[in-house]
Amino acid sequence: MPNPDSPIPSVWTRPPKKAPALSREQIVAAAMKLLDTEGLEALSLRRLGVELGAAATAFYRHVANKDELIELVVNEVYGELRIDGEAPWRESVTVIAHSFRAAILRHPWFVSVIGEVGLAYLGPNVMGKTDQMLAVLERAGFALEDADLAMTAVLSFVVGHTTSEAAWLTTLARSGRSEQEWMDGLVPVAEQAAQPYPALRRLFELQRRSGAATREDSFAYGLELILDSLERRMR
Amino acid sequence: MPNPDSPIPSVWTRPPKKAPALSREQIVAAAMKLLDTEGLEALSLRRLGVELGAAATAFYRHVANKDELIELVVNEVYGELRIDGEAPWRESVTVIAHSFRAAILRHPWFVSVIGEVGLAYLGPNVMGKTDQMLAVLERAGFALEDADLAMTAVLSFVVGHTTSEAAWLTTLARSGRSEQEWMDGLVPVAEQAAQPYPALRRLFELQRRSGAATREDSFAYGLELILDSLERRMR
DNA sequence: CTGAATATGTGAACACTGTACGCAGCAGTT
DNA sequence: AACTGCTGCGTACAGTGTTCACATATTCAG
Repeated sequence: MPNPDSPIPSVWTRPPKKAPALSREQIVAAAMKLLDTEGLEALSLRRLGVELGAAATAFYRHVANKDELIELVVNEVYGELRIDGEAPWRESVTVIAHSFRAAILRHPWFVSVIGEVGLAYLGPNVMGKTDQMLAVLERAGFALEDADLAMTAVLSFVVGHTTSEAAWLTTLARSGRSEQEWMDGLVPVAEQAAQPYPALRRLFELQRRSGAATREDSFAYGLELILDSLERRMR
Repeated sequence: MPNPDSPIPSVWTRPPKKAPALSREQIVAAAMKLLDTEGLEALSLRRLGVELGAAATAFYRHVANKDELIELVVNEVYGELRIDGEAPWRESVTVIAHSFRAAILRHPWFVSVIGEVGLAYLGPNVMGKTDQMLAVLERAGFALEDADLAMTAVLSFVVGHTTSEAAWLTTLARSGRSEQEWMDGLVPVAEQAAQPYPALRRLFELQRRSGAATREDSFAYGLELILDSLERRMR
């Protein structure tokens, strides 16, 4: 907001407006930060405008619509996956899986958005990581179709498991209660229900005291179920 | 919009208002129908009001807010799961998994919502089915914690795999293109990309011609990977 | 150097959304 | 008959994504 009465407008060395002041990368970076710090429902174009000192409508010069913006941020998450193409295949896949899980937990909004975006949008990072993972499996001796099946199985499990984890963590955070408090409140829920849930009730009780298997253990367990079978089928 | 100048307000035989005219079950049923036929973004309280001949604000007498309404509909989906507690455990689990998949595909909006609801809301159907599934595994000889781990692994895979499927199907439907057209368009995408995706490119080509493994095959394959390992660990 | 063309940001406006609130009428009880 | 609680409605508010005409700034052609 330059004051039009200012006496020095033509003397002023022009501010560096060579760069268009708003770039696609800037926008997705700001969106990512906003999503990570305040969650999905905090991401509105007007809010993003405040964050970047621009009007809400300015983004339409750089991005088709909000959906495309989200696709771009999702693609950015895929960029965080680490793939070690040199290690033996089982180790490679394990690293990918854990790194995917970590990335999702770092960006919990991801799971609220994956159902809409899916794998239909093929951003460069999505395609790149997929390609590398296929390559790892092929080098291990899988035929291309089998590599596809194996990869799909692993990634499906990773996304499914981590979806539960992330959803649980966000609702836990929203509730304000501690994890122990929540578990304690769970047992009465299963008791007072109209129908009895005997097995579930015992599970709640078990988890409440003997400190439940951690979520990471559960993740590692399921992953090994899949990898064990894959390894056996290869030999 | 009753006209206040109308000469017959007190003569009017009162409409049958004995039954509260709006019940929780009615509301979730209408919401479910709307979701299934027109998708998630069509579900607004005002639209639901039109569907039920009521004002948008009427629902707040029966449901806390829109989020709770969605939780209720999600719980309804769980109600569609079929569990055969008598069959041998492997068959039982297979049936549950396929029935879960079918339910999600019948209600594709489910995957857009599961990331927010997660398993934090424990509706009666959610708890009921979980309990029955645990019981199946315990009866097969799993210790309770192991049954939990096994169930989590299976359900994670089911949700993850079906999430991809449903997301893919909805974007395909939205695009208007046929599946074959889409696959044909995929190969050039992998070719013209800045970086090359050799494995992915070959996979696209392979799927385009030799008619790709169906999604159900891929689902069954991954499921069997998990079940094979579970079976082996049991003996 | 001038003038036209193109790219970028803005403010107002539109059609929606979820939801809070107060009012009206009916149900059943006292 | 009066009171109390339940249910639905109309209004209103703050906020959303998006469109469009307009202003400016930059780039390029002659």
